[in-house]
Amino acid sequence: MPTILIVDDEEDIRELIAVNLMREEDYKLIEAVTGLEALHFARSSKPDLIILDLMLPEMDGLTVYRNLREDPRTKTIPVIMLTARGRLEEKITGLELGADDYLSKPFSPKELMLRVRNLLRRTNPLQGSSVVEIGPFSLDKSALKLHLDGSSIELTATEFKLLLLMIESPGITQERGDLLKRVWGYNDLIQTRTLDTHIKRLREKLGNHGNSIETVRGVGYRFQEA
Amino acid sequence: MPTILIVDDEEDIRELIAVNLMREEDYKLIEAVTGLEALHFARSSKPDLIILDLMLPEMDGLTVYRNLREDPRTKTIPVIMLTARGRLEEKITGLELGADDYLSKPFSPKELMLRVRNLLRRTNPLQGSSVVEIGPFSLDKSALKLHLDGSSIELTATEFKLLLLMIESPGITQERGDLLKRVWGYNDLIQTRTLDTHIKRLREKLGNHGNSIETVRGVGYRFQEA
DNA sequence: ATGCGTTGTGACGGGATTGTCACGGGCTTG
DNA sequence: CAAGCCCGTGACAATCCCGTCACAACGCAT
Repeated sequence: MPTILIVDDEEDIRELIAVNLMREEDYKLIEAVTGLEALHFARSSKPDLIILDLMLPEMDGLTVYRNLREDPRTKTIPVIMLTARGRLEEKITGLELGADDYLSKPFSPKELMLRVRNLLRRTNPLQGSSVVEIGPFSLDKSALKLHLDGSSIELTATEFKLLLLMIESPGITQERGDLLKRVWGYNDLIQTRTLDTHIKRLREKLGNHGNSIETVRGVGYRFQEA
Repeated sequence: MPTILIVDDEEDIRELIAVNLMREEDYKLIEAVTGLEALHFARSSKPDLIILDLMLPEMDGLTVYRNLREDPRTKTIPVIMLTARGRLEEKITGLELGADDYLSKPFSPKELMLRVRNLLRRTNPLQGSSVVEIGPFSLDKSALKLHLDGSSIELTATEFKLLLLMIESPGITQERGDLLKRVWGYNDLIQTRTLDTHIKRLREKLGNHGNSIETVRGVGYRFQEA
């Protein structure tokens, strides 16, 4: 589970970010208010990502950033910086952003999530053993590829997530609601054909193994080697 | 029989929840109005699940939640939190949800039931063995399939529920009223041929084992290996 | 700006599932 | 034996649920 450190003195913003992060996946969140706290947590908890507001009391956000970059323990942690629109944007673009990114307030939750996922994926491509094998199926987490019958099949991020969830519990029916929650972050029971569509696309890509994804009518789907 | 603690100061809500819970299965319900009561019951009765409204008089729901999490006796009990739409949603997602869940008011009974079942199933693996075996009968709860005489028979959700109920208590006569209540949620004794029809369909699918479902005239049905 | 790959959405249709009803026959009681 | 009561059965219609498709929105790279 990726750990994310949020640094902002405004509680509203911290909450807003937390909401949108938790809606998507399971992250462990750490919150810091001041720059000193931020540096402390960054060093002790070694988060996978830092979201840093540049408007901080006492210690300026840019200073925090530079400190992070100088310390070998935190040097490689990607940072998303939050700035007020137009104000500090220029200064940031002047920096060598490297693996980092920035976002102008007010930002849309969607935008934020995209960047979070991008950065985490870019720097943290493999979590755990990166290959899952079940029968003739071989899922490569780092390449988002599926090896099957000697050929290599490319899957999109969503397709991969969906297939992985089912394939990790072979023979067990995953309920529609659970899948929607775990793949898409939908917490509410919404009426959508999204899941069906992706199942269809998956089955197509699986070719003659498509029937390994069984429909359990009224409940959900289930992976079972045919 | 799972025990559920409902914490809400509004009687309407408590009743709504109770009705919908009882409609589905047998739960033991405990109701609490204040946060202190909630903590008391949670510690003394050790419920399997707590449904907690966050809008409580005197002690805030979140405070109750934190207290629950701090006490080792109640630390592992899953909690479903109820919030007013939009109001406190953010604060909740900020918490480490763990095995918990939340629901925004107004909520649909369906949604609530889904979550209750999910949480109970997830944390109460007593249902773990998803296969029930009686003689030549083998019921796969996950796939809604029945294995019998080497062949696999597909059952619909209703058929499965009905057969499972009878097969779990072999030799015991299930009264019509009970079956109607537990499978269909009918609380009233209504005059319907629905039950008979489904029994017929089940017998058909059981083939030459169809007579394992015996009719107890004037009372109900009974599963008994022929 | 443009094009491409990915993703979500809504409409639509078909098939599976389910409840209801009418009817008939067997069982039970008197 | 006759009258009820109860159940089995088949047909039917309504509904639910899923698969499919075309399309729009979006991000991303060129």
